[in-house]
Amino acid sequence: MGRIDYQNNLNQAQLEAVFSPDGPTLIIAGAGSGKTRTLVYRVAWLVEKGIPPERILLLTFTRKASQEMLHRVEEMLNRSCREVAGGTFHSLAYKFLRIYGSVIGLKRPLTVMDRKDSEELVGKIIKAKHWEKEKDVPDKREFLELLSRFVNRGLTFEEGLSNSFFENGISLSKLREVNLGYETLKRQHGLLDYDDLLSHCLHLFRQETGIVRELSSYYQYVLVDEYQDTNLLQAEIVRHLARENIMVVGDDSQSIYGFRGAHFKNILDFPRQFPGTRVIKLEENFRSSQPILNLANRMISYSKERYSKCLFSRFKKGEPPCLIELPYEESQSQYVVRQLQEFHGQGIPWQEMAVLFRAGHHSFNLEVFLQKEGIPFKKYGGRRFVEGAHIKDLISYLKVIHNPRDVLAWERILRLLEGLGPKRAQAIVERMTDCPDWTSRLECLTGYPRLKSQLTEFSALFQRLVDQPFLTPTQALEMIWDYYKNLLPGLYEEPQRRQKEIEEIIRVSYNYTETEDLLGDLSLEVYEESDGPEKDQLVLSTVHSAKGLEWKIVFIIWLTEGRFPSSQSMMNPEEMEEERRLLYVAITRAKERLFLTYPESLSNRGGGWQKNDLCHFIADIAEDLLPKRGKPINHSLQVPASYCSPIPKEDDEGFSKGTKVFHPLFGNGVIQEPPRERKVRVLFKRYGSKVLHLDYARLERG
DNA sequence: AGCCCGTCGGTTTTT
DNA sequence: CCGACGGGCT
Repeated sequence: MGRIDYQNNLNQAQLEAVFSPDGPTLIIAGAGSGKTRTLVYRVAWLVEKGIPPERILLLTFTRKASQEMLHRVEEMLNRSCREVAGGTFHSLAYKFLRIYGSVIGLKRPLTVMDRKDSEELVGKIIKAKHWEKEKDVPDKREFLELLSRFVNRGLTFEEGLSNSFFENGISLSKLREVNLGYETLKRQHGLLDYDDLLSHCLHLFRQETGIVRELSSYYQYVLVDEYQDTNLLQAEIVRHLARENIMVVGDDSQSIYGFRGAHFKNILDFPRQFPGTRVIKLEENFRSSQPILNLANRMISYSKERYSKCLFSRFKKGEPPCLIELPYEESQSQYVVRQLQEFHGQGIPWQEMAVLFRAGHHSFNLEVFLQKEGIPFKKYGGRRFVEGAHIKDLISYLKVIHNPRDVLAWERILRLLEGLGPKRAQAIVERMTDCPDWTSRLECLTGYPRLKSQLTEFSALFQRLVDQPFLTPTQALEMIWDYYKNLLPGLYEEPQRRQKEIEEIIRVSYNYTETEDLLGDLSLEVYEESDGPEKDQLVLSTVHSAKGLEWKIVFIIWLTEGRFPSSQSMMNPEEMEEERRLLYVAITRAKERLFLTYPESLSNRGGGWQKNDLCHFIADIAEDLLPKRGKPINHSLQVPASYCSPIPKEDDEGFSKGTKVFHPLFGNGVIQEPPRERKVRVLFKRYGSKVLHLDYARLERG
């Protein structure tokens, strides 16, 4: 065999994985242990062995990840492997549903809704029932969260309901009605939410054993990356698709998608579901220096349910990570910027450095500072650009052509016409549902005097789009853009930025011949503005989006109780454990230098200041691993007069037992015990009982 | 009644 | 930075 030098590029454990004989294999791969490398060589080896690439299925977390892997395989083999089947569970499920969906009663065309679309749909149901203000009905976000929890744990709605506790008098019957409405609307209009992709695919597999047999004999090898983040549904999909040649790779310490039904126990259950599983552990870390790993190991060792594993590094020496306390958010931003500039001055490219944080909005302040200093950066996580209002507008025209039953898309584009708001748009769409053709659909728009002048252009657009039966997605988008560009400036701010993004979408569309493929990928794959190829940019990222990536120098900001770990997790020990793993993921992204920062004070909405506590995962760690550096050298931030630290309150006035209060982090609560030594006990609706210091925690009467 | 526009408040994490 | 909300307008 081989043009490929396996022996010199892989260590013993990796070789064992790559050459693993047929049959189920579980690879427990610690952070930075070369798991991607191992998968790449495995695929290369399979292809070299003569397996047709299209019969290898590679399930990854993002399509980007799978494309990167395949690119490396291609370089090694010097041949194209583009035919390797791959992508995410959701995109694969969508593909199967498009082919076989009719078997389980799904009528094509099918449209995938993003989170916002789903919310809008649920919102319509709640509004139609006039339940917006009802106390016993959860709002659309809460409802969808609940539903998603059920689905991703493999429960029916009823099973989910009976397994949940509802404290504050939620009406189960109303909940059922909302769910019924949601299901009905989705079915009527050919709409699927993210969870439907998985659950319907599973439904198909359970029911149609013939199809499963066909598929599973087609895919000779199935490989799954990041297996610790799959949930029960995804695991079952894998079980249907894979005969025995299945290899899954994962790390229980990096399981960070519990909110999506993933549980790190799934990975430990794998050997039970596939008897005869070979287990291979990759523990040698090729990424980080030993001091950074020491911190990661120590931090995760406090984990309650740990699957024993201890990373050791090839690189014994290195700078220890540092912890830096700063007075305010602004000083934190300034500190990070200064350090970045310093390293960049030493010749480190921007793209070798990253700033990580728990939630998308935690970097807003830093972004302002970076902009001011002219440091180029690219942000991952947080709002995606396909979610921008202008992109959604543009895509909605395409959606309507593709699926005229798509009420959401129809209403969206109708609302762009002057004189049409939610009410009239909905009425028009309702009349349109029974229309057999485009002429009659457009006729539903007559009878609104204010539309007169706009209608000619609007109708003309659809005439053009519909008349030519074989438009490519790009041609269609260009016609739409030709129409929409007249509206854009009047709709939103920064039209020139939005125009650039629209042009980006049109560029993306060149790669597609089928509208359905384009629409599917736009909602199922991560697209980012590619502002110029290979640009040297600093990376800002949520920890979730940083998974699998690495940088020479990493900053983790906002390490305060309430931000990281998130205050949302404080009530639930399991979620708190996940926050710890999340921090573990963040720390193990760093190769050479790691900086942990947090601002000591946080402004709150009363205009005062509140003291932040250091993230307790870090506070628990001994100083020899983590020298705490004092205030940063030479920080010359101009501090406004109001920055003078905590303003003591004059008295305990108003905070007697039973008083309703508001806290910027914990929300609404009630005083349980009146203040003693300036400390007060408060029972919060969402976070339970907490003791707060009146001088720091700016409680307000609520 | 329904639409438009300005203001204010509040944000986990992802497919 | 988006979405909910309220006041004035058609």
